[in-house]
Order: sequence, then C-alpha cells, then structure tokens
Amino acid sequence: MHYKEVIQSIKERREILKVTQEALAELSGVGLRTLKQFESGKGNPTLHTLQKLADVLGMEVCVQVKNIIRNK
Amino acid sequence: MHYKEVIQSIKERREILKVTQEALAELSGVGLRTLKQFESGKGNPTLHTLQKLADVLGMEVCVQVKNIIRNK
DNA sequence: TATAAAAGAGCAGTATAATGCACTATAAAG
DNA sequence: CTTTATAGTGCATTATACTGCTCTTTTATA
Repeated sequence: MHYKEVIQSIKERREILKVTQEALAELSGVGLRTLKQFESGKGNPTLHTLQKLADVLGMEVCVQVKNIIRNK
Repeated sequence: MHYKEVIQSIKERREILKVTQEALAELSGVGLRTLKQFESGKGNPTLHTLQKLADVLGMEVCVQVKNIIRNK
C-alpha cells in the first residue's frame, strides 16, 4: 500500500461508517487539523497517529511480507 | 498490529535476510540513527520512514479492516 | 582472551508532524 | 438565496521525528 492508498482506506472507512472528521478526531484523540491535513493528502502521519485512527475505525496497521498468496 | 509488533516484523525480516542495520539504512535511505532508534523500541516513525524500510525488505505497510477471515 | 563487527545510546541541530484558531469552500436542505 | 453541516486552508507555535557524530555495549569469531 502506497501513501495515497493508506489515506484512501482510512477515508473510505470513515465514510462507510458515516463518521465526520470532527467525530473521528474526537474519538481517536487525533487533532482535527491533523486529520484534515491527512485526508486531504498532505503530510506524513506518524505510526502512532495512524494507529489511533485505525483503532477507532476497526482497522489495523500492519507491515507484512509482500506477495502473500492467500487461498481464496 | 501494535507498535511493538510492527517493530518486530521489520527487525525479524531484516535478520532473516541477513542485512545489517547499516546496510538497511543505506539501501532504504533512512538514517542509521533513525533505524537504530526504531529497532530499539524508541520513537514513533512516520509512514514515509516505515514505507522506505518495508520496501527494501520486500514488505508493505497496509491499513485494513480488522477480523479479515482468511481461508487457510 | 583479543579483535572486529554489529547494535545501542548521548548530544545537538534541522526539518517537519501535531495542534489550535480563525477563515473559506462546498454541499445539502429549506 | 439562506442556513447549516462538513470539509479544506493559512498562519503560528510546540513537540518531536530525523539526522550525523561520537562513544559504549554486546556478540561473534579467531
């Protein structure tokens, strides 16, 4: 996942859950300004920030070896 | 994946590939000091830093919905 | 045990992430 | 068009990630 895909996955998930940026900021403890910047494609969030957002959205950050073949 | 697991996955992968911190730092463009700090459990890397390390190690950073059931 | 390679830590400077506040832009509803 | 809710931006400050340099500690090998 590249940078923009990471952004997209968070943003899409937030929208699916019908949570506003403001609510997500509140719930996650991330500053609203930070979230806005992030979702508008600016900046370079820290792992901690990413995890706080992911947690609230029922998501998780992972680092894994590529080309994992999953038996579908 | 929590913070320490992220660290571990990177560190383990580096060791499996028998790459030194110095070599990984060179190859990824991340400062050696940064990598050392990261692997010793200190700090809070940015997404960009994580991705540079993951790339070189044939890994990827992803953010996904939890509880994905994979058919093993 | 001596030596060398790799990993970890202290210090200090620079770059930038995180933040709040105030303002603007956009979109939906009336 | 007006109102309201949500999203995005400019500016300034603070905290901290990133970095290099140097030194110490640990680990492996002769």
